[in-house]
Amino acid sequence: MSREVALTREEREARAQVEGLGIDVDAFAAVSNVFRVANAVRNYMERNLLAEYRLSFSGFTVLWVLWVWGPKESNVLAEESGISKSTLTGVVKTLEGLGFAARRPHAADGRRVLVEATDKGLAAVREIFPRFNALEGEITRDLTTEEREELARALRVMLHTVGG
Amino acid sequence: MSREVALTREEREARAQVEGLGIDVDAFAAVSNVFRVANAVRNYMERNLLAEYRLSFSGFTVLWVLWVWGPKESNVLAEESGISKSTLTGVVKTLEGLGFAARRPHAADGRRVLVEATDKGLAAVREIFPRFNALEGEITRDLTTEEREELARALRVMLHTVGG
DNA sequence: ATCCTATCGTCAGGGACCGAACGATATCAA
DNA sequence: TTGATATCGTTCGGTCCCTGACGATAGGAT
Repeated sequence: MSREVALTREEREARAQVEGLGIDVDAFAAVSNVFRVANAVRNYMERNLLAEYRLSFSGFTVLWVLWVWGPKESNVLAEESGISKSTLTGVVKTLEGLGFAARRPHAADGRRVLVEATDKGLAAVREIFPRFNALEGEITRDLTTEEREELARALRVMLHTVGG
Repeated sequence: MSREVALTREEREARAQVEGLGIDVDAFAAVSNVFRVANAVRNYMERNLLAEYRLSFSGFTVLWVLWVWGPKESNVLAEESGISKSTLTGVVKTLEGLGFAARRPHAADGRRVLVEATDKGLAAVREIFPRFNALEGEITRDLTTEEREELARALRVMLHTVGG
């Protein structure tokens, strides 16, 4: 059923080297390819799209979350963006410098801070996201719709297992 | 054929928000789940295994490459490890501080530098890698062997497309 | 009213990460 | 031999990223 796809040189050589060590080759291939793809795609997006807006991948992610869900407490925003609270502090600072986001004190709780996208930030995401998605389409163009769904499903299972 | 797997809350809500924007939902789901899994697994590995050796994910990757292929020029080592030359300089410096790697000048070319793992570094990888692989098995335990192969294959296709 | 404890966002310190610029070395042409 | 050009690893400036510690605020119990 599954079409032939050549292993990358790295993968081929790596397998040869760790053979006979009682290694779970399937798990190894699956997981390490997740990292390879994530790395490659992240760099690709940053270089070919995000750099134009002086946005890092994380910066865009945070802005995207703000666009989709509206203003959020730092706490939640960090969780939703997949980074730590302290990292978010820095990222939001950068976003503020670019005029893409702003901080607002919580009305009732003096400890909390609300982060929101500015109009300029919203405009940027509206411009970037369709292009971002188009690149996602490009990147997966050699997979059928069913294969993409299967891929997403398998990743979802892993996410569930590892507790993401 | 494919078992039901619930979408994560994030994924469900995100879909609802970007509906009707002409978005390629399958590509979106596939790519963003790659990032989610990579992030979650990277953190998991660093916290539950690598921290014990004071190794970052990149530090371990570099050491692993050195273990599998032997001494390498900085140039090639960076490429093979998926990081830039300048990042490698820093990572190797850290590895040297831990006593896991060493620099050696190239015999014929004064510009080049060879990086190699020390005995201590080699011993560490031999200890870590089987545990690392065991965690990879854990993480993919709810996928069948065929599903793991399909996952690796799909990712390989993407890697080929994006030119990794 | 005053502790005790929980939770908030930030800062400090250290490492990872990149692109651009740099000094050193190599190579090839004239 | 000298000069132009290419390539090597490092440095620099800026951002990301984490853990751990911190001051501030909140809220419950006494």
